[in-house]
Amino acid sequence: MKEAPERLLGSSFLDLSSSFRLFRHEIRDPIETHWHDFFEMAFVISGSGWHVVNGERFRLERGMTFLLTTADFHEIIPDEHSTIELYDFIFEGGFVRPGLLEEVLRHRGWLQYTFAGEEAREVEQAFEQIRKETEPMRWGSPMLIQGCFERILIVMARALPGEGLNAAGPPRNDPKNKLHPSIVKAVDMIQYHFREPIPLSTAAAYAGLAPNYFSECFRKQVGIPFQAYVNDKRLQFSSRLLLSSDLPVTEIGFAAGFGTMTHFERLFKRRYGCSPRQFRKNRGGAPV
DNA sequence: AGACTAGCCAATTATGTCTA
DNA sequence: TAGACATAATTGGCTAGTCT
Repeated sequence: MKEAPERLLGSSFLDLSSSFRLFRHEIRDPIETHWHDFFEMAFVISGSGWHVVNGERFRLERGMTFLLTTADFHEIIPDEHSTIELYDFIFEGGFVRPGLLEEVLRHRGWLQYTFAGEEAREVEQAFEQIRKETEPMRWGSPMLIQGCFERILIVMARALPGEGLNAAGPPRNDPKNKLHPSIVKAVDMIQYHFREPIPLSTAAAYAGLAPNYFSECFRKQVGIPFQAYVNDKRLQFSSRLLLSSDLPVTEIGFAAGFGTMTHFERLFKRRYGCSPRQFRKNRGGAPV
């Protein structure tokens, strides 16, 4: 049986003592498509290039700030002769106060915004303050850093056009508004952890319901059974990765959270009507 | 070598009923 | 609303073999 591919795990980048870490990177060569088991926010200080997130290509320049979840994959390509300098803040979901990430990310899986002028300077200063607090860490540093980071998060969420983040709460059209709060908690958890094994019992405990009752509520409110929902997330992730990378099918299957290739291919064929390789060959279209 | 298929079987999950 | 239980359906792991 094949081994699961190596991924960027939080355990290898985060200290045992803290749930966050700040890097200041200088990127001269392309960083190939990759994904993480932690959240990541980056702020571009200088340089230019391209940022490819989940297959979508964006111009990367000073002020560009992005927040990625464990469900996203990305690639950074500096322009020729350009060095991209950026602050890279990685953290575990529990680092910020409960509900904040879910609220900020509610409208789409990840966020991106380019700050300009004075705003960009303010965000850069906030990252600079975080850097000062980490070198060295002192008493109270984690709390100050958390505050600093949450401020950046909120400023960024407010700056996004038409996202509807305001004191009145989430927008009316959000399908999750119709769901029971317990089910919303489980849906949020699945959103960021579908690449890991999630037994029904774990999701039910997360939602605070008995497993059989949770199963019933989930299916009634979401419209499809729990396992079908998790598999759907995994298939979406794998199909995007198939079309936007050259990674082997095997690696993509494991990366999406499937335990075996057999199972991945079986579900994939059922959903898309062709094998993963055919899907890639046909660029997502119907097989010929 | 990597991708894919098929069959078998155990584990997990969905579902329904009863009860508190 | 939720626990206990029984049963049916589905999922997922394993193996072996073929195809590209």
